[in-house]
Amino acid sequence: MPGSSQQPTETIVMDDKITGRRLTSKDVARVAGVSESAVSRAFTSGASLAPAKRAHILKAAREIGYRPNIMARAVVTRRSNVVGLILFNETNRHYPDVLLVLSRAFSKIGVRVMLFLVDEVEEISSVIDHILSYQLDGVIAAAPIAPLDLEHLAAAQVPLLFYNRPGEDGVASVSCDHHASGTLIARYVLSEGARRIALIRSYAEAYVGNERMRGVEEELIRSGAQIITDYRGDFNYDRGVAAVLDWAARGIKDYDAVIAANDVMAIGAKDALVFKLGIRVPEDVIVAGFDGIEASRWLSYCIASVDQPIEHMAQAAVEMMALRIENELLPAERRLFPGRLHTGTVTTV
Amino acid sequence: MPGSSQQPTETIVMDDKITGRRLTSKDVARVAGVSESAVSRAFTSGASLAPAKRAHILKAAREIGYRPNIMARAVVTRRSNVVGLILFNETNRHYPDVLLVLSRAFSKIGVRVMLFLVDEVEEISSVIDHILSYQLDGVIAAAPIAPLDLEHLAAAQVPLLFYNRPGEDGVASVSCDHHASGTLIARYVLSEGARRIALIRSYAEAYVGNERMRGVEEELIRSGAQIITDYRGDFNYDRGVAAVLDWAARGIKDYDAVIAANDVMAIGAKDALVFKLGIRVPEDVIVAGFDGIEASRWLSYCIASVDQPIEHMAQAAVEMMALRIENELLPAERRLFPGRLHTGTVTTV
DNA sequence: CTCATAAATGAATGGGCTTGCAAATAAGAT
DNA sequence: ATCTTATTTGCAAGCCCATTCATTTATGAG
Repeated sequence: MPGSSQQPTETIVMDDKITGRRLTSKDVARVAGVSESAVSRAFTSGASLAPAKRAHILKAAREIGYRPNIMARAVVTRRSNVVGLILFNETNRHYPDVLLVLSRAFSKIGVRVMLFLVDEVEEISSVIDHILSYQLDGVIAAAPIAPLDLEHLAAAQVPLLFYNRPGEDGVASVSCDHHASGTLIARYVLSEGARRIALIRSYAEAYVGNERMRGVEEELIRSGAQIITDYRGDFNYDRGVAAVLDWAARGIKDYDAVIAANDVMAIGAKDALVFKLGIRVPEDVIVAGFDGIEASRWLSYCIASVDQPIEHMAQAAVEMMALRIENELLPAERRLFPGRLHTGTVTTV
Repeated sequence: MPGSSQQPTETIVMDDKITGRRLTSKDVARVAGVSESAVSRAFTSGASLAPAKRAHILKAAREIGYRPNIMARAVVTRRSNVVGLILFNETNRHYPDVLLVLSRAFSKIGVRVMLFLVDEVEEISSVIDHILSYQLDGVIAAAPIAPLDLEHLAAAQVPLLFYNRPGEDGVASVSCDHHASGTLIARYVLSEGARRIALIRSYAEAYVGNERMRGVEEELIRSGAQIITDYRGDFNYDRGVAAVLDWAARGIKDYDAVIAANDVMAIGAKDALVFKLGIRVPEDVIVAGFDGIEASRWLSYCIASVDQPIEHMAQAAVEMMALRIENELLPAERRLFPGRLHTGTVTTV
């Protein structure tokens, strides 16, 4: 049993600590009286190592404060346990939530999230470049990726997963069914008796906004309701307000519902209706949005909205990503999650 | 000029691409007809390399789609250009913003942010452990760190920066002056004529909330105003509502101002006052909060609040962190930023 | 055109780790 | 007790890159 005469080396260890040199597996090996490989295996679950020896090594490691260098490990295993998350600055208040939920879900399987925020479409390419430099295990993109960059990712065999952006050819994705959500909200508005609808759209390139509005319009037309005006917003509160004021300035006031491409704009619209025009919501005009952000349920708003099942989506993203990291050539699966309507009517407590 | 006869090797390159083997600096060296060192230097700004040769190498690299492996680089340079961000789940809606702004600021100096979300205090220690395993260049913590973990970080020479959590011994920090913010909001409330104040606190361990309330209370007492009741919240909307309902249930209704430890609770309180009790805000009761979140300016709320200068703070965090990464033994600086009061009165447009 | 200096280059070493392989040990069968 | 098979283990090679050092090449002065 060659394990109980380690005291003498302790001094050396202390020395290491003081010099500040980074501890390596070699240090642990010396202290524990084993080979470097053994130390490595002690930290690799599933590696062939006698349980007793593993325990001994881990104890020694803990004592001197050693932790395996994940970067070095990543170099040889080609696996970093880090995924990149590209967020395209839609300013949409919904994405911070996505980020948090996603990060939490990944951390449960020991994967960390590295953040890539993008404000301009042009930056995306260079971000992809960076991502390829870090040997990330995968990328989740809530952003449009140029075909060339798709190729680059594919060439480097980095699994890509689109978030809320399905339909891109051959790429896996998890999304909310925004089109169906549009249908849902349209039906709700109709069921409340609205027939003359005003729309606050997103900017023209916003996939999510377009899908929603497509769903809304199709359903409205199908049922014979009229879209009497619309406005192009940018997902922000101010543009929700601006939409209503713009209509008012142009003398448009006979709508009985406003549907906005997201909650924040809907909230802006409601505020403008109530505080700028003195119109009652929902008595005179119904206001509805999308995302189901927290504020959509606040008493001041209580607007109808379609929740994105963000936890489920995140969970799916994690699972799909994990699978595709294991097996890089998995066929591109697309998972679509239905949104869930919540109406503002159940206000009273 | 040995640079124009590269065509023949092109085939080999294609081969590489197809086999899917990761491209290394050796591949580039072969294609460009130079040594590996030259390739390395081509990608290291400031390295001694003839400009023409560098251009040639970069071109070759681009052609075959090579990118330096940052992980490998990190293990030799001991610098990853990644910082960790520990967010303690205060559910405070303000933190997503912090995260985004911080990430954006760091990306400007080529540093990426790796996210560590923590829900329970007990997890923090294990997160620190992970952080030490990734060879992160530094850590920004918006979370309490146990003394032992502080030691671990110090031993590994990983610079630590507290965010909105100053006062910890010997650790650098950038914070908003929450105590002064409390004074500010108290003065505002007083200046509006309020004399009988109700407080919605945070939970007892929340540093930020405590500081704010300390500032508020001191100023109120100093001026002879009365704190007629208080309630312990958790930074969430529901608890803001609950506070007001609780007071009402206990017959407490003669307060003329509510000050909450953050905006979201203040918003909840205002909603409860208006929609549950039919009390007018701000005519009958003034409501004020902290953080200056977007919603605090929405027309439905227009509550007084103290903005955190989050961009400035983020910028400072980036600078301080960069400095401390360069020089690990820099004395622990603490930067305090004043909050800026914004009142709800300028509502009309 | 020669020599001294500066700049550019490659070979070799090293950073911290994993892993194939073969040797050594343990376990099980007879 | 002996042989077979299964586990453990250490050695050495390798992952991809940066950097020191000695050597080669370019540059400028005389």
